[in-house]
Amino acid sequence: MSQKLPPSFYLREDVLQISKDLLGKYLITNFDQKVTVGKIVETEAYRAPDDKACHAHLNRFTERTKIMFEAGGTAYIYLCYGIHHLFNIVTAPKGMAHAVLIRAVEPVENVNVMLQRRKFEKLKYNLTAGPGTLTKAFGISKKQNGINLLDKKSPIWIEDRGEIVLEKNIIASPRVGVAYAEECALWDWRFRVKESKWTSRAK
DNA sequence: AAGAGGATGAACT
DNA sequence: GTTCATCCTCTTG
Repeated sequence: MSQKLPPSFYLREDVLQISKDLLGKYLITNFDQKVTVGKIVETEAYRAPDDKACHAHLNRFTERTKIMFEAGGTAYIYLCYGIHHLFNIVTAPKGMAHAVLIRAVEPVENVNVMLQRRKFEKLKYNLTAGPGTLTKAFGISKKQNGINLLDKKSPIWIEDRGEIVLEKNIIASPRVGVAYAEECALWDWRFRVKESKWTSRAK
Protein backbone atom coordinates (compact mmCIF):
# COMPACT_ATOMS: atom_id res chain seq x y z
CA MET A 1 0.00 0.00 0.00
CA SER A 2 1.58 3.13 -1.22
CA GLN A 3 -0.10 6.29 -2.25
CA LYS A 4 0.93 9.79 -3.20
CA LEU A 5 -0.26 12.31 -0.61
CA PRO A 6 -3.35 14.19 -1.92
CA PRO A 7 -3.62 17.99 -2.18
CA SER A 8 -5.85 18.04 0.91
CA PHE A 9 -2.87 16.91 3.00
CA TYR A 10 -0.88 20.02 2.13
CA LEU A 11 -3.72 22.51 2.04
CA ARG A 12 -4.44 22.39 5.78
CA GLU A 13 -3.61 25.51 7.74
CA ASP A 14 -1.92 23.84 10.70
CA VAL A 15 1.70 23.63 9.58
CA LEU A 16 2.78 22.13 12.93
CA GLN A 17 0.37 19.23 12.45
CA ILE A 18 1.54 18.73 8.87
CA SER A 19 5.18 18.70 10.03
CA LYS A 20 4.34 15.88 12.44
CA ASP A 21 2.19 14.06 9.89
CA LEU A 22 5.09 14.05 7.44
CA LEU A 23 7.17 11.89 9.80
CA GLY A 24 6.98 8.31 8.58
CA LYS A 25 6.00 9.40 5.06
CA TYR A 26 8.27 8.65 2.11
CA LEU A 27 10.27 11.13 0.07
CA ILE A 28 10.86 9.91 -3.45
CA THR A 29 12.86 11.47 -6.26
CA ASN A 30 13.37 10.31 -9.82
CA PHE A 31 16.33 11.86 -11.62
CA ASP A 32 18.13 10.24 -14.56
CA GLN A 33 15.87 7.17 -14.27
CA LYS A 34 17.20 6.66 -10.76
CA VAL A 35 14.45 6.40 -8.17
CA THR A 36 15.57 7.02 -4.60
CA VAL A 37 13.33 6.53 -1.60
CA GLY A 38 13.70 7.66 1.99
CA LYS A 39 11.50 7.74 5.06
CA ILE A 40 11.12 11.18 6.59
CA VAL A 41 12.34 11.19 10.20
CA GLU A 42 12.92 14.89 10.95
CA THR A 43 11.13 18.10 9.95
CA GLU A 44 10.83 21.74 10.94
CA ALA A 45 7.88 24.12 10.57
CA TYR A 46 8.05 27.70 9.34
CA ARG A 47 5.06 29.98 9.37
CA ALA A 48 4.54 33.52 8.18
CA PRO A 49 3.66 36.11 9.19
CA ASP A 50 4.37 35.75 12.93
CA ASP A 51 7.42 33.47 12.80
CA LYS A 52 10.59 35.56 12.73
CA ALA A 53 12.67 32.63 11.53
CA CYS A 54 10.55 32.31 8.40
CA HIS A 55 11.89 33.95 5.26
CA ALA A 56 8.44 35.39 4.69
CA HIS A 57 8.21 36.90 8.18
CA LEU A 58 5.51 39.63 8.17
CA ASN A 59 4.59 38.26 4.74
CA ARG A 60 7.70 39.74 3.22
CA PHE A 61 7.27 39.18 -0.49
CA THR A 62 10.41 39.04 -2.61
CA GLU A 63 11.67 37.17 -5.63
CA ARG A 64 12.81 34.38 -3.34
CA THR A 65 9.93 34.19 -0.87
CA LYS A 66 7.14 34.40 -3.45
CA ILE A 67 7.23 30.60 -3.76
CA MET A 68 6.18 30.26 -0.13
CA PHE A 69 2.90 31.97 -0.94
CA GLU A 70 2.00 29.29 -3.48
CA ALA A 71 -0.59 26.63 -2.69
CA GLY A 72 0.36 23.68 -0.48
CA GLY A 73 2.24 20.95 -2.32
CA THR A 74 4.77 23.26 -3.97
CA ALA A 75 8.52 22.70 -3.51
CA TYR A 76 10.49 25.60 -2.01
CA ILE A 77 14.20 25.00 -2.50
CA TYR A 78 16.87 27.56 -1.86
CA LEU A 79 20.59 27.79 -1.34
CA CYS A 80 21.95 28.15 2.18
CA TYR A 81 25.46 29.36 3.00
CA GLY A 82 26.23 29.31 -0.69
CA ILE A 83 26.57 25.54 -0.62
CA HIS A 84 23.56 23.64 0.62
CA HIS A 85 20.27 23.22 -1.18
CA LEU A 86 17.46 23.05 1.40
CA PHE A 87 14.20 21.33 0.50
CA ASN A 88 10.92 22.63 1.91
CA ILE A 89 7.32 21.75 1.18
CA VAL A 90 4.96 24.70 1.01
CA THR A 91 1.70 24.14 2.90
CA ALA A 92 -1.68 25.88 3.41
CA PRO A 93 -3.80 27.47 0.65
CA LYS A 94 -2.27 29.91 -1.81
CA GLY A 95 -1.54 33.24 -0.15
CA MET A 96 -0.40 31.77 3.18
CA ALA A 97 3.37 31.44 3.48
CA HIS A 98 3.80 28.23 5.47
CA ALA A 99 6.45 25.60 4.82
CA VAL A 100 7.96 22.43 6.24
CA LEU A 101 11.71 21.92 6.00
CA ILE A 102 12.70 18.29 5.50
CA ARG A 103 15.72 17.86 7.78
CA ALA A 104 16.47 14.13 7.68
CA VAL A 105 15.33 10.89 6.08
CA GLU A 106 16.13 7.21 6.51
CA PRO A 107 17.52 5.69 3.28
CA VAL A 108 15.17 2.99 1.99
CA GLU A 109 15.58 2.19 -1.70
CA ASN A 110 18.49 2.63 -4.10
CA VAL A 111 20.89 3.45 -1.31
CA ASN A 112 23.80 2.81 -3.68
CA VAL A 113 22.70 5.79 -5.78
CA MET A 114 22.68 7.99 -2.68
CA LEU A 115 26.14 6.75 -1.75
CA GLN A 116 27.34 7.60 -5.23
CA ARG A 117 25.92 11.12 -5.15
CA ARG A 118 27.48 11.71 -1.74
CA LYS A 119 30.75 10.02 -2.75
CA PHE A 120 30.51 7.68 0.23
CA GLU A 121 32.34 4.35 0.20
CA LYS A 122 29.92 2.73 2.60
CA LEU A 123 26.74 3.43 4.46
CA LYS A 124 26.94 5.72 7.47
CA TYR A 125 24.27 7.31 9.60
CA ASN A 126 25.08 10.78 8.30
CA LEU A 127 24.26 9.85 4.69
CA THR A 128 20.94 11.71 4.76
CA ALA A 129 20.93 13.34 8.23
CA GLY A 130 20.68 17.09 7.75
CA PRO A 131 18.77 19.25 5.27
CA GLY A 132 21.81 19.91 3.11
CA THR A 133 22.96 16.30 2.89
CA LEU A 134 19.68 14.67 2.05
CA THR A 135 19.12 16.96 -0.92
CA LYS A 136 22.52 15.96 -2.24
CA ALA A 137 21.81 12.25 -1.73
CA PHE A 138 18.45 12.60 -3.49
CA GLY A 139 19.71 14.80 -6.32
CA ILE A 140 17.50 17.75 -5.33
CA SER A 141 18.69 21.22 -6.28
CA LYS A 142 17.46 24.77 -6.71
CA LYS A 143 16.41 23.86 -10.23
CA GLN A 144 13.31 22.22 -8.81
CA ASN A 145 12.29 25.34 -6.87
CA GLY A 146 8.61 26.04 -7.45
CA ILE A 147 7.58 22.70 -8.92
CA ASN A 148 4.33 21.11 -7.81
CA LEU A 149 4.86 17.80 -6.03
CA LEU A 150 1.40 16.70 -7.15
CA ASP A 151 2.19 17.19 -10.81
CA LYS A 152 2.31 13.83 -12.61
CA LYS A 153 5.65 14.82 -14.15
CA SER A 154 7.22 15.99 -10.92
CA PRO A 155 10.57 14.28 -10.21
CA ILE A 156 9.90 14.75 -6.47
CA TRP A 157 6.91 13.51 -4.52
CA ILE A 158 5.78 12.20 -1.11
CA GLU A 159 4.07 8.86 -0.51
CA ASP A 160 2.06 7.42 2.35
CA ARG A 161 2.99 3.77 2.79
CA GLY A 162 0.59 3.18 5.63
CA GLU A 163 2.95 3.92 8.50
CA ILE A 164 1.86 6.04 11.40
CA VAL A 165 4.23 7.69 13.86
CA LEU A 166 2.47 8.02 17.17
CA GLU A 167 2.53 11.32 19.03
CA LYS A 168 4.44 9.69 21.89
CA ASN A 169 7.20 8.72 19.49
CA ILE A 170 7.72 12.27 18.29
CA ILE A 171 10.25 14.51 19.97
CA ALA A 172 9.62 18.25 19.65
CA SER A 173 12.52 20.64 20.22
CA PRO A 174 13.63 24.14 19.22
CA ARG A 175 14.72 24.68 15.66
CA VAL A 176 18.40 24.87 14.87
CA GLY A 177 20.30 27.72 13.28
CA VAL A 178 17.65 30.32 13.99
CA ALA A 179 19.12 32.04 17.06
CA TYR A 180 18.53 35.40 15.41
CA ALA A 181 14.78 34.84 15.56
CA GLU A 182 14.60 35.95 19.21
CA GLU A 183 11.63 34.48 21.07
CA CYS A 184 10.65 32.43 18.03
CA ALA A 185 13.93 30.53 18.39
CA LEU A 186 12.49 28.92 21.52
CA TRP A 187 9.42 27.46 19.83
CA ASP A 188 9.42 23.67 19.66
CA TRP A 189 8.86 23.49 15.94
CA ARG A 190 11.42 20.81 15.16
CA PHE A 191 10.04 17.29 15.12
CA ARG A 192 11.86 13.99 14.99
CA VAL A 193 11.12 10.29 15.27
CA LYS A 194 12.19 9.19 18.72
CA GLU A 195 14.00 5.94 18.04
CA SER A 196 15.42 6.82 14.64
CA LYS A 197 19.18 6.68 14.19
CA TRP A 198 18.89 8.69 11.01
CA THR A 199 18.07 12.15 12.41
CA SER A 200 20.61 14.95 12.56
CA ARG A 201 22.42 15.37 15.84
CA ALA A 202 20.22 15.48 18.90
CA LYS A 203 19.94 18.54 21.00
C1' DA B 1 26.75 49.00 -7.18
C1' DA B 2 28.35 46.92 -3.16
C1' DG B 3 28.42 44.32 1.06
C1' DA B 4 26.76 41.49 4.74
C1' DG B 5 25.06 37.43 6.36
C1' DG B 6 22.52 33.07 6.27
C1' DA B 7 16.76 27.43 8.15
C1' DT B 8 24.75 24.01 7.14
C1' DG B 9 28.27 20.37 6.87
C1' DA B 10 32.83 18.62 7.05
C1' DA B 11 37.28 18.70 8.35
C1' DC B 12 40.07 20.20 11.29
C1' DT B 13 42.45 20.68 16.39
C1' DG C 1 34.90 23.33 19.87
C1' DT C 2 36.39 25.97 15.81
C1' DT C 3 36.80 27.19 11.16
C1' DC C 4 35.77 27.68 6.53
C1' DA C 5 33.81 26.60 2.16
C1' DT C 6 31.23 29.70 -1.04
C1' DC C 7 27.09 32.29 -3.39
C1' DC C 8 22.53 34.00 -3.51
C1' DT C 9 19.33 37.35 -1.74
C1' DC C 10 18.22 41.37 0.45
C1' DT C 11 19.32 45.94 2.09
C1' DT C 12 21.45 50.18 1.67
C1' DG C 13 23.36 54.05 -0.65
